[in-house]
Amino acid sequence: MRLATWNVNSLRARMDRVLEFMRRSEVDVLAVQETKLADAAFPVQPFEELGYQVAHHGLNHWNGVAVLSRVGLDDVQRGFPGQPGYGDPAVVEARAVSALAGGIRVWSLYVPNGREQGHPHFDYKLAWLKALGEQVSGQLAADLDAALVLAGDYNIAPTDADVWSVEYYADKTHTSPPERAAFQGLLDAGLSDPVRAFTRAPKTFTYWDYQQLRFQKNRGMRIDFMLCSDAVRDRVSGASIDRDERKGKGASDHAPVLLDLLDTAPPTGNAR
DNA sequence: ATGGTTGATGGTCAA
Repeated sequence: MRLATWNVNSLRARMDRVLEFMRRSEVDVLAVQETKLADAAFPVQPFEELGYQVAHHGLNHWNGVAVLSRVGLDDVQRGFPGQPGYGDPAVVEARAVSALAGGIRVWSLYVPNGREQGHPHFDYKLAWLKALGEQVSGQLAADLDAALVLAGDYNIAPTDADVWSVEYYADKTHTSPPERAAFQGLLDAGLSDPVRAFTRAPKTFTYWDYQQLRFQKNRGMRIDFMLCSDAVRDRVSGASIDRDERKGKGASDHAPVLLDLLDTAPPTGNAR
């Protein structure tokens, strides 16, 4: 089974690219972020014609997340318990949706950007991640064998190797100690990032700003992840970042991240 | 070239 995550930065603007990606990439489950669509505006039919079921969560032209699956799509959850809101009055934004697909609970997550250190949005980002971590901890405490994938745009570069310039980001967001601690909190909750082992080359990124020829200069960040519970991690056979999708006219500023799973965990070495 | 990209929008804000 092949899973992928992709911040498309407007599905409407990216429709041709996304459909072409799905036609050629053999992806069974795709987690999409930043559709920038309300549910009523989501173009369900073109995906259904390719054999995918759609679970979309969008309230307006900001955020918007979806899970697309051709291996079943059940028990859709919009948002997660305890998910913080933002603004006055606080609104719970469309940043999390999940479904059971192919026996795995797959989340599509769009973590708040944070904007600037000290900005209210930054505190919102940390609170959002804390609440997410508590949910994961609770689920894995209840079922150590739960098959979970938390795919999405985390808007955090967990290590210095995940940014093109440590100095450039020193006073910005995405690399600060509290953000990295929040990301580590998810790992401490029982998740792991199996993609990294397959994408070890230096300066491997998933996002490049549109400005300043950042992609052409490979000045990017690794901020998109597919965090997995142990039950899923034990089935991983490969992973990759589809850098080609960042090329050319009409590209998203993020590239898709792909993860391949064996049908069942290998028989040796994983007994609990 | 007083700029820088893109997208949703219809003035600017967000990323």
